Amino acid sequence: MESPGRFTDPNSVLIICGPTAIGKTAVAMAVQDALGGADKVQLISADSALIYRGMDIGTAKPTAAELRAYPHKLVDILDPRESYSAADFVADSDAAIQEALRAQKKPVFVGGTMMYLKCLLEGIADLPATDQAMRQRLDQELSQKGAEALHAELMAQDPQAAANIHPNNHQRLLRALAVLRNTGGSLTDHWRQNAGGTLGERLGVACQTVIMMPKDRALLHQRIAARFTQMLADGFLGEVEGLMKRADLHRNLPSMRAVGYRQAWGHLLGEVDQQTFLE
RNA sequence: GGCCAGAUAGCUCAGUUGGUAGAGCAGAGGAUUGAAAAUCCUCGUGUCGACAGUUCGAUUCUGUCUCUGGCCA
Repeated sequence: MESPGRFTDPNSVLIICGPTAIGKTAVAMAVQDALGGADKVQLISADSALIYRGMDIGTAKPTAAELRAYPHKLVDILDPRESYSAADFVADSDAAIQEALRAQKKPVFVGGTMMYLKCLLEGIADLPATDQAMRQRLDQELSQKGAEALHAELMAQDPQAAANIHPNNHQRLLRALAVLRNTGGSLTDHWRQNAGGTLGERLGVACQTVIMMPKDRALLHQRIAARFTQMLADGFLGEVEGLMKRADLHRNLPSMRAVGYRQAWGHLLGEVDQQTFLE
């Protein structure tokens, strides 16, 4: 990396992103040190799994000691039973950036959830949040009428969105229909009328992005495998067992669908044998 | 040494009552506006273990062999 000098503009945000296990956390900690420590830098996590409390081992969350020395915003902010979204991330990030700038700290994002970062930079439309009751009703309709019927309904009212959503993509199909029914307006119209605005437009700050890329993909895969072995040694399965025992958690929650957790859940139920799980 | 079961895609397997084969996973490419490490779409020629026999035709039936697993000595 070049000298940190070029990253010292006080009114701009730094983003460090890249694939799993490439060493983002280490770089973030080095950046905090290089820029003057925790008084000058505010680290902000951009990771959809690190937000959950009690999901530490499988998410490769920085250790408690690391988090004390290098405090991160947006880590351990939700219980696994709760849902989070790209829009929540943008709102929380905007608040964190403003708070950091007021305290004369440089906001530094670290994380691999690219959609979060994309929405942070480019903005996300102002739309109603997911309505769980509506979502359940649509789920029922889906199993009764089938995806083709619902897709036809969407096609009739929001042809542009329908053209972009394959009938098999239930997740996005139901979201588009939910917005339609809750607001009476189409997703497409909302995007046009309530575009969120870019980071610069919202907060008036500039942004620099560091994308970490592996020199050698095979090496990265080795690192991922080594990291997974370490997770098992650290008690990953025990962590998942503890989560499974909680009556208010189930395997279809967004938190439990995170990589590793979903597979571990299946394995612990005996659906997936040892070998398959390890792969 | 004897008996039994296997040998098919990178992996786990299905299948062909004989007409040269297809699923899941992995991999590659693509889409993506409140679940994003998510969700979805597209992509499969592989001496069907080897050699012989039967047959118009064998991956499929028969025989021998090789290897793997199990049981019996």
